[in-house]
Amino acid sequence: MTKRQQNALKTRQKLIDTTENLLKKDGFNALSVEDITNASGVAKGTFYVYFKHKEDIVTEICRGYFKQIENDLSQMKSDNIIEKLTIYFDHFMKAVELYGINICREWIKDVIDPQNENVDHGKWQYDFGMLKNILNTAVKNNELKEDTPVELLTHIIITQLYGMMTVWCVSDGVFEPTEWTQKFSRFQLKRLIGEYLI
Amino acid sequence: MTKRQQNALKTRQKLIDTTENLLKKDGFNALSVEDITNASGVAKGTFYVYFKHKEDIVTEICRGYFKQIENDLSQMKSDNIIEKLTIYFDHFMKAVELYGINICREWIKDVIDPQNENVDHGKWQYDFGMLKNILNTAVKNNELKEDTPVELLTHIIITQLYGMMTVWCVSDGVFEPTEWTQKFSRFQLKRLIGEYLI
Amino acid sequence: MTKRQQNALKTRQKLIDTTENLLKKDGFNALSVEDITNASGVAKGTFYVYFKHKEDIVTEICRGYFKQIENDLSQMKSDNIIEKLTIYFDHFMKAVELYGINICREWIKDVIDPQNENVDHGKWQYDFGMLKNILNTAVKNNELKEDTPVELLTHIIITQLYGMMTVWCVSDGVFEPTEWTQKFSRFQLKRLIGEYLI
Amino acid sequence: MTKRQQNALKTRQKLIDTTENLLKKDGFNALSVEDITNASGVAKGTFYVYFKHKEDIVTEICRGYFKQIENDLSQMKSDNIIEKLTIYFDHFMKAVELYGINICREWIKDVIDPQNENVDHGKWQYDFGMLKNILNTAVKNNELKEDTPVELLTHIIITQLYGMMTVWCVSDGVFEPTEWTQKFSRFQLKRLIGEYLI
DNA sequence: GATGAATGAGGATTCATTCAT
DNA sequence: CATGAATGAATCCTCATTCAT
Repeated sequence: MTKRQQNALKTRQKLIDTTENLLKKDGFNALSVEDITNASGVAKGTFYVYFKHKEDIVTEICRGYFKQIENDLSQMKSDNIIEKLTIYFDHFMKAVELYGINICREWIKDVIDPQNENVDHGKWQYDFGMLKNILNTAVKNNELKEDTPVELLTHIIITQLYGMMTVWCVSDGVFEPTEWTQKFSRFQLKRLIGEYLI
Repeated sequence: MTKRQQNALKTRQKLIDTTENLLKKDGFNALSVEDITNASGVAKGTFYVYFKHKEDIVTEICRGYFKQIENDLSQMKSDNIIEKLTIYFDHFMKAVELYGINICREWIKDVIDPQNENVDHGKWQYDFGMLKNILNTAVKNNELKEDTPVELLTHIIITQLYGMMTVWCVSDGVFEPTEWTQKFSRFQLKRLIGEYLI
Repeated sequence: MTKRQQNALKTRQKLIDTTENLLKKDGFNALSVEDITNASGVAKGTFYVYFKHKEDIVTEICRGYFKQIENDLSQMKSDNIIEKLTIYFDHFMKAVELYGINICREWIKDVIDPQNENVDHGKWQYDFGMLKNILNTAVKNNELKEDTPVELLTHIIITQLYGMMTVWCVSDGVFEPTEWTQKFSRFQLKRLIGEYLI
Repeated sequence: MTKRQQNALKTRQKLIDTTENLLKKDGFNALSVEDITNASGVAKGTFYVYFKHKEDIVTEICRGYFKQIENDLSQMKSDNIIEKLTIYFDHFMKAVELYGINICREWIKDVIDPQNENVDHGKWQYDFGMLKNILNTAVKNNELKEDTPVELLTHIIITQLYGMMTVWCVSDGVFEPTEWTQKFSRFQLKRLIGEYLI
């Protein structure tokens, strides 16, 4: 990689980091391309060297948003389905909390918006698929009975996760995602799938 | 009421109805005051006779959004807690579905936004309180045990409701709110609170 | 006068009084017809029963502004020119102060504006004429020499008066009109015309 | 300076010059940003590249308004106080006349308005201070007696200057600033301060 | 005389995006 | 790659004024 390419990458990253910070601070409402470039110390036009549209950078940030979880989960080696799901929940919400409530807000707004073509609408299908996979694997591994309503459980759990994010935002931070997630995992998860445990 | 006042009310309602339709069709993104007044067949300024700010009409629409449920629920006479909750869920999501996915989107965006002072931020507390009340009443009526973790259950159920809306929007309508809500009520509700039933 | 006519006059006066108060409080910038009618407890349209244009009421108020002085001065019976001028100054600025700085501001803005056809542009000529008259009378009465440069003195004195108002507004009230007017009268008036005194 | 920067400056200046002309012609009343940009041959948005608010350009024009006098005066080398004041008056009013009556009107409106935060409210204090300085220096230089009422004289003279502007505007141009200023200087200045001359 | 709903011209401002340098 | 001047569509909102009731 030439020096020039390295610098370009650095500029790009600077834009992303800056945007992330601005999002954390003020949310998306008061975020203009000029804000980003000013805070990044580059010219307005530079933004468009790296991102065709303003939304693209938010998308990119949101994409990175769950990369970590995916990595974590793919390396998750537990053979206990309850534990696995607990870890999943925990990582998911920790990531959400880490990014802060404003980015969470943006993520929700982005993700529920059908007109936003730049956004990763597969996200929910991805989440859905991943969870379903965990449950299906558990069925295969004889941790869960054959007649486990995987689809339904997946729905309920995903819904709970998305709901926690929404409620967090709605409550303006009062509701603590990780706290309640843990309570949910500890007290209710077993009840939801207990009947199907082998 | 004089004829003039009636006409004024009609104009106001025309604006609301038109806005609701436009929201259902295109969402909020492509919604300008001019769109509304044009479609309503009134002058631009007329809008501001009835609403101080553009957002106010959306707020008003969203407010009316759950009025019906609240009414329904307040008249709910069942003495079976499971049934009560089932009805609650059912009415809640039916209302959501009735208004359509785009208004649901707006409602979520509105309700998660802390800067939007026009919005009824008490909504979630109201929902929370109402549900808690249902559960507490059940405890008092000896339907649920004394040690029922009312707070936790309330959280989980509210989260499920808000999550269903979010997931509906995210899935761009694929996920059917009422369908899945009914499944949830039928198959999982008993599990969540079964242990505490007397 | 019928009862109806009396009420009409009362309404009219209420509008004028209200406007004067609003002007004193906030100046003209934030003054709308609606403000006036709201504060007057009448409907918006009622304003236009009495005033064809919004400016008309300000004009009317400004007109009344100096009526009092004119009356006072016309009854001024002193035969000492210095004293006469002192009284003139004093009354002029007392009236200005009475109405308050915001109305003074409006008056200036109105009076310097050539496009404002509703305004009494004769005001300055009237002031000019009245002062000139005082001086000419003094010449006739052998208080002042025949070769007194009446035109010039009139100019200087009128300019001083208008300047005091302007400086009052510019200084945002720091400069006290009456205080400095009195100083001017006491210490400088004699010097300005002293040479021409007989 | 690069070519681009030069062009930018040219654009900025074009906006200022155009605005000045429009002000001279029609005053501020009929002045919209669109007027300015149309007459300047640039896009509407371009205005906001250089001025954050519409008023800013008027302010800037008004600021430049007296720069020249200040320069002139600061280089004034006379040691005769009467002459110095005469020059001061002369330059002041020549500048006023040069800019034209409409800009003078704008300047007055701006300068008497307390809510206009964009405006140089120090202007009058600056004028006041500068004149006081001239008089104080004269005292120090033994041109004026020690007991000269500097404050009072300053007030009267400043008031005369501001009054001349106001009267010019009020008279709609009939009153010629420089003509009368010169008369004032020639015939009355000596009388005002004559007593204190050494 | 009084009302107040309706009007609609008018104006300021924002900002994503382009492109010549 | 980087710049930043220029663009101009888009949009909210104000408010004096009219007029049917």
